[in-house]
Amino acid sequence: MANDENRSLTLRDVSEASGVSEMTVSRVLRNRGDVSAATRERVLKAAKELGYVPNKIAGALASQRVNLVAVIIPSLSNMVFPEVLGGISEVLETTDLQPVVGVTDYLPEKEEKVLYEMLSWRPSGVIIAGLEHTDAAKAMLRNAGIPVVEIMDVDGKPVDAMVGISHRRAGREMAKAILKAGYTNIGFLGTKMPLDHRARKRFEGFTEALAKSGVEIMDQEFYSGGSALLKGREMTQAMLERTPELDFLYFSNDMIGAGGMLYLLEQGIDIPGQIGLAGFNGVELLQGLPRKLASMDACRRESGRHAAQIIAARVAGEDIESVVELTPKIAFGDTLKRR
Amino acid sequence: MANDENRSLTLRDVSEASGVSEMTVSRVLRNRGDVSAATRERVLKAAKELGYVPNKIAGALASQRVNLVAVIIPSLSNMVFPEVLGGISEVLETTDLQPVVGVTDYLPEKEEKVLYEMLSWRPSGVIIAGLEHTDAAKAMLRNAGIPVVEIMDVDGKPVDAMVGISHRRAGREMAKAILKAGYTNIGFLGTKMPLDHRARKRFEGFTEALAKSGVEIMDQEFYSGGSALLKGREMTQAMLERTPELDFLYFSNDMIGAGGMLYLLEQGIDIPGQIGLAGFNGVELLQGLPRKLASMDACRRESGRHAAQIIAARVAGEDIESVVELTPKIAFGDTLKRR
DNA sequence: ATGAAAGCGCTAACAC
DNA sequence: GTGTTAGCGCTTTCAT
Repeated sequence: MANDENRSLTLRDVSEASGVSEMTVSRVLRNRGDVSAATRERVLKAAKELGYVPNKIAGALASQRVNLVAVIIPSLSNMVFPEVLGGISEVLETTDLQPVVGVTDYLPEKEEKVLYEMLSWRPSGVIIAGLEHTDAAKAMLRNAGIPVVEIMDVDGKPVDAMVGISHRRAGREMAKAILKAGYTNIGFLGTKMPLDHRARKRFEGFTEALAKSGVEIMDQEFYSGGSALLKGREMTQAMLERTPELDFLYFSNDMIGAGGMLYLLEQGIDIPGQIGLAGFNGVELLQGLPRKLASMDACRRESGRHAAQIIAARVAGEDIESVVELTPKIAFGDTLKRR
Repeated sequence: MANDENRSLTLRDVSEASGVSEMTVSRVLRNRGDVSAATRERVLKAAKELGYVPNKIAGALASQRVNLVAVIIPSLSNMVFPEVLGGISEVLETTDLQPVVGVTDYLPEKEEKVLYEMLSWRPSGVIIAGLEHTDAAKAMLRNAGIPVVEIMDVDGKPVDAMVGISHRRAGREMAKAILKAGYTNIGFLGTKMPLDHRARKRFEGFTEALAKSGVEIMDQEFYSGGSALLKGREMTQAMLERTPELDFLYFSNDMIGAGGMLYLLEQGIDIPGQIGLAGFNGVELLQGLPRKLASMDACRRESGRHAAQIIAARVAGEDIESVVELTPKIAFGDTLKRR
């Protein structure tokens, strides 16, 4: 193990140590072209002894190829996104592509910046959450000359490919199921995130479908920050004190829904008889709660897988469907009457 | 907006479009050296109109500088790691360094591979979870010639710098608090992860401290996979049926602890009178549960921040303390008698 | 099966 | 303040 100077080892070092030309060393290290077993051994041995780590920067510049896929998501703490990432990794691991994650915190300008930074490394593809981006970001995506998959939403026009569910439709379906179950005094509890377009679209779809049946949301409340479970609990209490006639609560995510459920159970309220509940996402995490919250899977892992497949196929020059709408089904659980 | 060919724009394109030399364009784009306001404008205008995105690959090769920090963690779904990442980002955002995340799934060979891949991009520093790595990985870290911070554990010898808590000590402290509260029939419920060295060390510290007082764990059980909340519930039930005389359950993480707590509450068991409970991590998520679970903060965000500070300082050529032990305090919550 | 030369797109270092 | 030159460490291409 060498490298005592503060300089990285180069192909040349391996070349000298093994007495083989740089070019052949390069071939061995990349498994390309024919190299005799003998020289191959010598090279490998030298590389290992020296502790040589190839310089991908130089390699990428010379070959004009980078096996990186930029994955741009709003947040890591949301639980939803690590699952998407899981799906992406699962597929990319079968190729020589690697995901690189960038986080935007739901801020359009930060998204633009992160995208710019990532594109400056010339990745082979981009997977980005959502269909809403700044004009500059859209322009960059269009001009990058690489496959781009927008995920987790299909209510809009993609720059290139898109994979996900329709949140408008998800909202509508849930509204229909709630009405069908006979609830009419409906409250909505959500996050105060004007920039979470998917939550917004769900809300719009929800109210729209209610309106079609002549029903209006009776009360609503939005929170930001803090523990979602706790917030759900607090908001539920506040809302029911304010509007006791409510018979259904639709939560914009499962976590606050779970908080609401725990509160109601403590109050001895009959779920789903007296009050029904539903959340969104189908997070596995919450199995193990006293009741199973009605919810709707956002097809997170699946979206990730599809997106990665599209990138992989395109990079390989294959043709592949570029618009994929996934259709989640309602999980009624124990908190929404089934009709 | 140009770039219709399938070739990325280069500095040369901007140079030609603006009538300024490549070198000066480069200076403008990097804000380096003196450039007259006039030419600066012209360059910026041309770059923007063309939609030029610099090629960091070429830039990095030429300048021998890469503003990336490799962050290598076992998992993203564990909730713990996104928080560490948050701390890292928080600090790096004040510098021009950027974190790049690699995930190992708790597999040493995968860690080795991820590390190799990341080092081949010649990052400015490495932040890596844990002190246990393959010999090859340790050699790579040592030879990389860049600052390396091992985080989330200080029970061992670091390659370079380390930041985190002592899990052995955490286990010991919890054992002492439990004994002091008067519990003696203690059960342990954990994850079946031989490769999670931190959990292992906590367990060792725990049993060691008990042993010092002549106490032995009365029952133990380990799980793998599935929803932690649900597993906690199931394991708790199973263990109490098997060993009804238990008066305390120590869970290796808060999530299964919460599951256990929910089960016990449903059974109408008095917590912490009849049975006491404690978990580990202090996850904010769980606020909002009926009782606050006793736990111990792992100083996740703090660890991330410190680690990033060490990297940033070292990259800037500054001197900085390279071993930082954070000392978590026990949060007694509502499930561990305070004495 | 192996090697030599050219160059990827940028920046450091040095002119002017 | 601006331009010129010479690489950075690889891979491509072509020769042998």
